[in-house]
Amino acid sequence: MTDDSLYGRLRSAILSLDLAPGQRLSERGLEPEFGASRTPIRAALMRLESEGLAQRDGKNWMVAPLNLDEIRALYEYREVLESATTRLASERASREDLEELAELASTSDAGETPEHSLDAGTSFHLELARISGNPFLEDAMRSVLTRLYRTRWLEVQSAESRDRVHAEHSSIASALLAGDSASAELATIDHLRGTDERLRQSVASDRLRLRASGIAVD
Amino acid sequence: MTDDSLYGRLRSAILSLDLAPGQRLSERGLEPEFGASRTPIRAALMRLESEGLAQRDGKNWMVAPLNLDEIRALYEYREVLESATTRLASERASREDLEELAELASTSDAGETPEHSLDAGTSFHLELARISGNPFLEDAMRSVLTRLYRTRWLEVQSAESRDRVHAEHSSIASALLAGDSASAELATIDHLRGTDERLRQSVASDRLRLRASGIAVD
DNA sequence: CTCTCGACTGTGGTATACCAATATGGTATC
DNA sequence: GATACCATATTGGTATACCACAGTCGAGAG
Repeated sequence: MTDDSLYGRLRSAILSLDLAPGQRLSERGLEPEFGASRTPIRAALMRLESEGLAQRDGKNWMVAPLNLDEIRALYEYREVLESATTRLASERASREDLEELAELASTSDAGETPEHSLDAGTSFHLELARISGNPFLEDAMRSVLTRLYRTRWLEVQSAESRDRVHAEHSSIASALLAGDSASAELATIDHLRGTDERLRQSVASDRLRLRASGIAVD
Repeated sequence: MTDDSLYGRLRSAILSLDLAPGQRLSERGLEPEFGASRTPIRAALMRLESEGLAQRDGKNWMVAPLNLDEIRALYEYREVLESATTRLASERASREDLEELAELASTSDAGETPEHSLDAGTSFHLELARISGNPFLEDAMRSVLTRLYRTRWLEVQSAESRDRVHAEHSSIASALLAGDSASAELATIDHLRGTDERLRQSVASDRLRLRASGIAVD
């Protein structure tokens, strides 16, 4: 799962908040920290930029900041993608696909750590996208989940939220297993709207504490 | 409109088929042709890879080939994006936005060249995405239009196709101006399905001729 | 004539030197 | 003391040298 390439290590550092949102990055400054020279560092930064994890501020690099407007737009976008994904998955998925999806839904056990819950949720939504049969939907979902990763981490801090996510994933998987496309689509939309709401409340309420940790939220 | 950066020139060369789909590219081989050294060439190739215009074949670079399965998946993906885009645009667009959109629709005049028709169509769909108010939908539409550019070029060769595209764009704009969201969404879906069908017929019927020109279609 | 093996050419990957532009900080002047 | 200006350090952008690897072509052995 862990990617020990320079790109993977930089990505992990950003997603784990080791590199704070909004933090300025210099290519030469990253050389000693990651033990690589500017050429591969630049390549990794360019790739991270295309994924929305790094940005340019003029000519300088920075870790992509957290932005409430962007989160809202991402959830709207995700609802477009994922409702269609659920519908297509219902039309196309094999029995085995759906059983694996149900297993992934049950794996996101509430007793686990926030990290496990987050990764399990990521796997669930990516598998759902995969069985939709459209690789562009899958790529778009992967991109959205990546962009939302750092904020989703906030939401999944409370055991109550993890329980709710778990139950909602199970509802989606059950509806798909029952062949009820409409219910599955509605369950997906409910899940996203609930998650969005809980998440943005977390961000808003934690904003001051976050800022105290050096994490700016626009 | 033209981008004289190295990236822009490489992109144009691919989209205009000066660099044939499937053609192998070597970083050093591009140096004399584009008058730049490997470093910026590599950067441009990596960016084009993230946009789906260049690919890697093992360690080697190649111009992204044309692939009928991919075209089908792209149109399915695009229908997901653009039906939602139309709905959101109908909810949010100002009167000025919609009038500009209608103007763009009428600009795609049937008497123009294929290139003009294609660029006008691109502008229409990008403007529609812009007034949806969601930057991620807009970026995704831009990406889809870029990936489909070379194949759309085939479809727009006949004046008859250009007429039809023009009429369909006008229908969408009219429905939006009338505030009829449902009709606009249906007109968008009709437009895409018709375009998809005409396009894939063009590709299929031209496949042999294309191959004779060195353009492989999988 | 065929097959195998080796030298060679070309590939991308990386490190690094150099350049121009810009931000910075200290100093001198008002 | 404030401000303007200049030296300097740091930045990203680019060109290039070197490396390891792979694919190819040719020569030599069977």
